Amino acid sequence: MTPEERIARLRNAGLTPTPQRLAVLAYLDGNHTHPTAEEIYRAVHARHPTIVKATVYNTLSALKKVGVIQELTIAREAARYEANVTPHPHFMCRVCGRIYDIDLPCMVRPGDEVNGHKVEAVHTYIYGVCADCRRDRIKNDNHSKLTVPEARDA
Amino acid sequence: MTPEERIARLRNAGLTPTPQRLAVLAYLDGNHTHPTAEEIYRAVHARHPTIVKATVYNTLSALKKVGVIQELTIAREAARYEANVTPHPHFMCRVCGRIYDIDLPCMVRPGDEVNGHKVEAVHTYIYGVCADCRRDRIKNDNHSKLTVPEARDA
DNA sequence: TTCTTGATTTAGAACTATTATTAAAGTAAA
DNA sequence: TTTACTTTAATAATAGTTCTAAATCAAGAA
Repeated sequence: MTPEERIARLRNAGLTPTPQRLAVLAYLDGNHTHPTAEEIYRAVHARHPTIVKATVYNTLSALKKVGVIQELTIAREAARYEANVTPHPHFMCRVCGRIYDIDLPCMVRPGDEVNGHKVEAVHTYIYGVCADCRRDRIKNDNHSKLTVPEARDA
Repeated sequence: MTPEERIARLRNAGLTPTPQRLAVLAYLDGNHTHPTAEEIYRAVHARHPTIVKATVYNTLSALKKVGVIQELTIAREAARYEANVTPHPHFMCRVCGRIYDIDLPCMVRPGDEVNGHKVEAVHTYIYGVCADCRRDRIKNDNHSKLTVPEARDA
């Protein structure tokens, strides 16, 4: 997405395209690491040294409100963000902590109705051990007694 | 579940059945309100005036670790708990904040594999407006200009 | 342009949920 | 009944996030 397109998107959403908001949006754009507010702050701060954490929080909540980004509550420690707003499940590895997008359809979709309740958003969080970490585990078992990183509670 | 059954369950799980743990478990038993640690603390404290919040947190994490209760991260403000550990979706109303159990099968189950990742737990959180609040809204629209409680961000 | 008004950012304090620390008390086995 | 271990209480500390107030900025009106 070009800077011009980003400006247009914010304008369309009724948000003034400030450098801070554009920087946050640019950082999330095409980023698949599902960063926390802290990580976004560090990255944006490197280029915009005057930006402050509260602005990042303000920006994230503004972008979320207009539907430009999505907030994940997959882990209790911190919220995570992504620019991909199409509903899709997420997988979190309890060994390495990485979060993966899962390419599977959700059984319920916004607009649907379940038990008489109107559905507006669906978040599916899957927890377990990712392919990488499973491979590493087997390797370590075969070749050495290297300790595997402490498992985190799901 | 009788007190004796609860004692047996904790013993089986390798936890000494202390009054504090039994009180927390008894409170969650058959409770469908998905209370927060704070709410659990208040309820248990009424009967066990010496109990302290840290003990409630310790107890909840112990019970969670042995699989007797389940922790929901459906809302960013606070974790919520329930004694029903069978995997099932949850619905949270953004008007009243209530959380409902949804009687629908999950598409992925513990033990399955998705994209090469090993699944250990699946949490599905559905956000929207619950049946009660939809009804109230219509009623208010028809009869008066009463304000509806402020919508909370999903 | 300059003025005005509201939106936005900054700076830092404050708050909330949670975890860590340590000492006291309780429990269970030898 | 000593010993080792577990659990609780009391409190301090931390992390993530929100709030407040002042400064700055953006955009339209005069």
